[in-house]
Amino acid sequence: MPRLPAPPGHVPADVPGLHAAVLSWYAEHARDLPWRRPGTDAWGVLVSEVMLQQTPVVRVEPAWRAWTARWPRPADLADADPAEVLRAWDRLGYPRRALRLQACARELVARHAGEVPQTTEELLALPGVGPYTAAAVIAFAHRGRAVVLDTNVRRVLGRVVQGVALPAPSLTRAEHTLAAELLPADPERSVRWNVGVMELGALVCRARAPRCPSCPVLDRCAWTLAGRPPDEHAGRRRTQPWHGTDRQARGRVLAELRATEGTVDGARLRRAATLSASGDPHQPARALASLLSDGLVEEHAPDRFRLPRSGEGYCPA
DNA sequence: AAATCGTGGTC
DNA sequence: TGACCAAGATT
Repeated sequence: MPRLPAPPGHVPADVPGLHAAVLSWYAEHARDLPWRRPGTDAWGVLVSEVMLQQTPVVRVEPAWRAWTARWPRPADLADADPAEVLRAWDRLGYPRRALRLQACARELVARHAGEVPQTTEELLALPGVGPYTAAAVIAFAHRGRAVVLDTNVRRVLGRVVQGVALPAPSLTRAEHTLAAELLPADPERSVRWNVGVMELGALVCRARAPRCPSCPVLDRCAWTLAGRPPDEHAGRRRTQPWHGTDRQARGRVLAELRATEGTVDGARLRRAATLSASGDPHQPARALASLLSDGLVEEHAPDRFRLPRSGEGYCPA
């Protein structure tokens, strides 16, 4: 994620033809995503990257169009009503991202003259911006050289170079080193490499059902050459539970509030948060309380709740 | 550093 | 059907 100056004498890892194959495949097969279009500014790219954190492209696309049309610049979002921001976020999931994006917009206005900064340090200091998003903004918004390591890139490099079905549960130093070594020295080429590998992971080298016959690097894929061995970490990956969890309960509460103008009775929210799959009697109250402390819900009057209004802004504990 | 945080589609 | 997955960040 550092905006790596091309190291003097930088030599890409020795995977013959890999770059050329990916770049030419991308030139042919890239999706026409709205945030990739030439007119998109850095703010538009940043918005897309935050929306894309754990949310599939197909669901982000319409939300991004509406969002950027309504709040085209950071200053516009900074001035918006948080309740409207949460409604516009719709059901992208993880609604804290919406509040963080607004907090980010306010930071940009307050400390960056309303512009998206260009350094890793400044980007990482923004709410909701972590290592992936900072690198992605440098690469795709500023056309700079950065190590973009998302779940797609990790999977592609894991297979093609390391010969494993799926990467380890958490990012390793070795993966970062490998990605940095593979990054082309030329900035513009590095940008196309980054987006090309990501796109390859999304369209061909997919987690579930890889489309190997369509793969431009099939003949040099270490995983395929090894006979596509199964996932070493199979069974060790714990999938996140959903039914009966606080997250499901919180989701119910927010859905109720999103659909309602004005305030909602606490009893109604706790009823919405009552899950048949959960035997925990105080889960509804706990869900509501946690939403309050996250700033996603506001208590307007005793036991009367609503989506947050402009005023305090986003102030998590 | 493991847990937490939504939502919906797929096989 | 249910487990798995999706351009992660935060604490």
